[in-house]
Amino acid sequence: MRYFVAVAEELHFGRAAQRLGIAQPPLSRAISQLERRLGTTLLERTSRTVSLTEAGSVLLREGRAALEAVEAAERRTRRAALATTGQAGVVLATKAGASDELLAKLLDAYASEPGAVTVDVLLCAIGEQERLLRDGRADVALLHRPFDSTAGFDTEELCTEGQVVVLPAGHPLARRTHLRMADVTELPGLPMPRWPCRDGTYPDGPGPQVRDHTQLTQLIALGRACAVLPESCRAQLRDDLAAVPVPDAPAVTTVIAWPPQSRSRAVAGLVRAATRL
Amino acid sequence: MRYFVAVAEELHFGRAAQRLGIAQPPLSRAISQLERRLGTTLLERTSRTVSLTEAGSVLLREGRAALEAVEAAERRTRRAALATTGQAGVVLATKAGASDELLAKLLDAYASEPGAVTVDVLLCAIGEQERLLRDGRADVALLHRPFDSTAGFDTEELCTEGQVVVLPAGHPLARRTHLRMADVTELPGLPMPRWPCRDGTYPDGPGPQVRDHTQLTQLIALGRACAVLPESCRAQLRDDLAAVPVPDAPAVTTVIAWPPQSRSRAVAGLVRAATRL
DNA sequence: CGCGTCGATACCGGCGCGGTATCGCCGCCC
DNA sequence: GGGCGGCGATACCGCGCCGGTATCGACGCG
Repeated sequence: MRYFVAVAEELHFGRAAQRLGIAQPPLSRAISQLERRLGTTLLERTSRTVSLTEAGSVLLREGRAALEAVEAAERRTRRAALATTGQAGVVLATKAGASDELLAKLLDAYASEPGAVTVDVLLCAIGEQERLLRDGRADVALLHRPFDSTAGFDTEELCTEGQVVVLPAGHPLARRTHLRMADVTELPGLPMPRWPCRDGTYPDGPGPQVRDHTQLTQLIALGRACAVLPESCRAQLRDDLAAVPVPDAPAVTTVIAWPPQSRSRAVAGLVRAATRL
Repeated sequence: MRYFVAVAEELHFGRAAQRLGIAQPPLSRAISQLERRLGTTLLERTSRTVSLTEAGSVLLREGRAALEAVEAAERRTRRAALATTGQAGVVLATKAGASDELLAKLLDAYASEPGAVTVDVLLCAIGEQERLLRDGRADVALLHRPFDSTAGFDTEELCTEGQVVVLPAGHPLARRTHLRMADVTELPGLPMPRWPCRDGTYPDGPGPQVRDHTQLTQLIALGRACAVLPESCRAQLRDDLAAVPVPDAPAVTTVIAWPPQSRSRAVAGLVRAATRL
């Protein structure tokens, strides 16, 4: 399975073999065996190019999920072992620089519960939380719909908030009481930045590429970009930035999410504390 | 992993080995290897009894999920291969005898979409749909909250309905305009039946054991039980049965559910058709 | 106290995985 | 157009791991 995913991602037997740390011939054979076992061709190969069949792309998607599931199983077991010896607590993943006060309140509320264990907070780059949660490096995460996908997790809604546009403090529009999306998407000289896609590449477009909130606020302060963000970001706004409400931007819901199988005592406690906020 | 799950379920190396079709010594060795690889003891064994450690029960839960994920990957790939040759469509799982009219409308609506493929409907026993969906035998399912767990699936709500109590037509309470839960939970001679748990065993209690709606309606008609069911069951009620609304019973929501990774064209089409109903 | 049960250990054989060597195909470039 | 180079497939070999049988050690029970 690991072999197939590697080949399907590289679309090149040689490179895939290298990545897997094996030689190319065993890899060819393994793929043929897999194809024979499933009774289908998964890869269409000419001697110059390799491409996925329909069945192959299904297996790529499902196989990735399966691999993540076994990794998660191993990791969570290891951590459960540490937890019994008291050497580890529960890992919470959250976006760096988002939902700060909510997070603080949550940690406070949970810490005051009886039987609370230590919570290791993992600050993530954009879109990283889902993977951490899926592959067992994190036990629970704070996600923001509709930006993050909650597919495959159990979730509980925590709060919903409107969005604001963040501008350099001196910008002419910064004194307005509110703006519409149409006003801010095409600001001359202040393009919206581009966030990385799930595969790490950036979409085409005019804006600068950013990876986290620090980069973003810096760019805005420099007058090179603007951004539409959840209201709660105002609490941590530098004083050279200004925020103006954008009523017609989609509302952002912060949810607490956890993998459906792993409702441990610690995760259940965190969720309970979160819903009581 | 399969080996560990077998031992953890049997709590007996000999029986587990038999179930796996191998001898006992290789099984012992495999488990020890797994424990060494994870750096933890998973099973506490005296020479008379085997029991799970904390880490072991985590691995049992997560390992089952992982095994189901790889089974699902294989099955879905095989079916994707068949689908390209036009030999198979999409499989929809639903509870036998529930949501009949909704199902009919859904199938009609989807069939009239352009590019619709054939839908194989799989009528399931209680609680079976989740497993079918998880292990790849089904692509999409109709579930009923709060009875079925939607953990780990993407869902879309279709409709919510109240519940009614189903009684023999001649029963004194059958003429009432409504009843409360308190009125029907302890009816003399008409106990609520017992449904199987996820592991196939039945909880202790007074009522008869039932596995599907046919058994249930037969028992009610015989005057040996009563049941609280969603309103929509009235449409298919035999005329020797009567239904009385129970306003304080929890509302039942019918949802369409699918595995988060597998948003194929066909599944997406069904979901779209469902939400338009 | 001996017997039966159960998991662990010891040892052996065969299959499968991974390695090297080589072939066949085909696009590219001189 | 022909030689070259890159790439996947095939052939063949050796070793490690898995699964088997035989046996041991622990322990509950009559």
